[in-house]
Amino acid sequence: MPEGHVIHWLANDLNQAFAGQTVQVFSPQGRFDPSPLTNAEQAALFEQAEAVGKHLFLHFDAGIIHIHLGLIGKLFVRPLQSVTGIVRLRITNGQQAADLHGPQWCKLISAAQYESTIAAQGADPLLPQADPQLVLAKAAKSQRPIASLLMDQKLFAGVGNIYRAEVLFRHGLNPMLPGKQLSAATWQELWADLVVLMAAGVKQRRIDTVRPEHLPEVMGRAPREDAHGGEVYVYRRAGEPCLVCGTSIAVTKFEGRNLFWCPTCQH
DNA sequence: CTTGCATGTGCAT
DNA sequence: TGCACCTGCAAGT
Repeated sequence: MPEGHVIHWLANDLNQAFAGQTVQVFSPQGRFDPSPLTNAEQAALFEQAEAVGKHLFLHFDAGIIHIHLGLIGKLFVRPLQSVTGIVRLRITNGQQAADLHGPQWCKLISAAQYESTIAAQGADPLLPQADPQLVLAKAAKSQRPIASLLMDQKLFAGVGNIYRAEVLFRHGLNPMLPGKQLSAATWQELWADLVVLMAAGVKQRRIDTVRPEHLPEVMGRAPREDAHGGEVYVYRRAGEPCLVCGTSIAVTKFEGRNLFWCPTCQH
């Protein structure tokens, strides 16, 4: 579920539901202690939520909660209902509730920790103020494979395994090419495409890399709905025919993750 | 019922 | 490079 687009839409949802309101903050599961933020009634002033890359910050008047969903974490913002499953953190105003399940992290952080976490993030394609030039220049000098560079949160904040695979397919790039083998212009194009794809992901609340900015060769073919709430060219399509050329999509383990690509379209 | 796997990260070896 | 961790879901027994 959670690449950067999810974190950004969750921050939007949280702001829609709670920005500027006094809310109850507690842990039904008991594994998180929000008491430094709250009064005797478990209440706190929720100022705003902020997404940077895959990190989510909840700003309260009395402090900051830092959430990272990790691989399996989930956050639901929805009408208040009885607890279903194991809820690490609940924020509610009596009507809406945010329920956090299975996060990698949910912790209180200081202003200094917040600053250093932000500073460690690369350029986030979903932040309008992002300036990618430094990051792109670094990537364009690197010997590391582009598949590695795109997953590096210190460079491209919020990009995950799906967007990596899809953006490389859309640009016909072999994932193992060293970063320095791409031209500066190609890096700019990759960045621009990530901005388009990820913004579409926030808006549609799903990953769809086939419909936005169609490659001409794909027009007229039925996009495939994948099992993860999106439409994709290569992600998790190992062994299936490439939507463009029909070649069997390849998968390999790279840096501990599954990497999908079309051996014909990407070389 | 059990097992395996996942869109992520950080630590130990 | 491997593995532990957080949880839910699908597939297998």
